[in-house]
Amino acid sequence: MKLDEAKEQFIQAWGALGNSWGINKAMAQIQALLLIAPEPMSTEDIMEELNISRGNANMNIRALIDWGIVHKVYKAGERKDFFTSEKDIWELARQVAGERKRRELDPVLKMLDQVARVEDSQSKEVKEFKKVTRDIEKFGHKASSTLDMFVKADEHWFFGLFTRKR
Amino acid sequence: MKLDEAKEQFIQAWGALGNSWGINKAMAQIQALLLIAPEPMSTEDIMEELNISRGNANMNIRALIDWGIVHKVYKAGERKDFFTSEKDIWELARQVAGERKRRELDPVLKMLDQVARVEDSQSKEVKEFKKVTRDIEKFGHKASSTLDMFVKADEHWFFGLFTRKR
DNA sequence: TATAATTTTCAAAAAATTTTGAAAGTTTAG
DNA sequence: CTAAACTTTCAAAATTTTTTGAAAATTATA
Repeated sequence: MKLDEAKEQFIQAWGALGNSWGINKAMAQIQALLLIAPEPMSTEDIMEELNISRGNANMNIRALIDWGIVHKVYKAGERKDFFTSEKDIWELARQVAGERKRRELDPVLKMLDQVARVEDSQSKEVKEFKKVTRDIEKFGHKASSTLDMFVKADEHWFFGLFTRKR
Repeated sequence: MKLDEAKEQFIQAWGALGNSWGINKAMAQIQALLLIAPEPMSTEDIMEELNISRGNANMNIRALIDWGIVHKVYKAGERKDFFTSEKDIWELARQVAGERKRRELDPVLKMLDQVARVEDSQSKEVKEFKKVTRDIEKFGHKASSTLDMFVKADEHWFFGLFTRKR
């Protein structure tokens, strides 16, 4: 297999994966491209490789920077901005996990705390509602602290947990 | 807070959450609704509560059944189909984790195996490509077996891992 | 078997999301 | 300061996804 073909396949698949995780295709593809690029790339390089417009490239690069997984790089003697991706996959996973927790799990926990204030009643409806939301809240808190651990932990220790004999 | 208001908030939030995980709003909302419903609901009940069309309700109910988190229930003396959601949050999480692994992680691992066959070369490009894809593959395999464990494990044991003193 | 109830399908419409590209804004070099 | 290089913005266009609703298919009842 030729490099170009392999690259193409990798970038395509990464885009599709992003898609099923609520991340837009261009954003995922830019990240994939930067991941396998041995040198930082400029916006123009990215536009060309992925055949996307300047606006699109610019917006999604910024989103990736927002996520903390792509960084601006200063290149001596160059006026343009260059970008690289975080290359350490473990670090990448931690960053993404931390951001998603903050953006998604935390708000849900807040919502659950809110709806816990539903007025008490003997009705089956209220009882079931309270039961389920309380269960989700409990689960959510456990997931939250597990994620905090994941985000702070070291890869070896973390995955070690699951392979250790017991 | 009144039940209706709390329900509304819960269903809304669940829909939004689904959205950022690549699950369409109606699907997530139907699941939310069934989750807090004390009794199985018919397609019509669901259509009415969520203000969605019959086709929409039908398709998304089937998708949820496909995911293994909603079940058809037979109700004596009734001709219609009724549906319930899996109510055990841990079980729900396991089911979803297992499905997503199968649908998303496994294909990515297959793709990585494919692109590993890129022809060797001394070029920086090929070296970086191989390095990154190999790293992702390694990480992916660890994640895969961790997920297998999660899917088979018991809640208490699993979360216990993270709170135990060490 | 005929018919009424219910579910499924799917083309078309609506809605949501993504992308474009050109104009406006900003920064840097001379 | 001026002009060129570069980045950002955002309304409009394109694309993708979701939803609708009515017809077709299926299933159960009498």
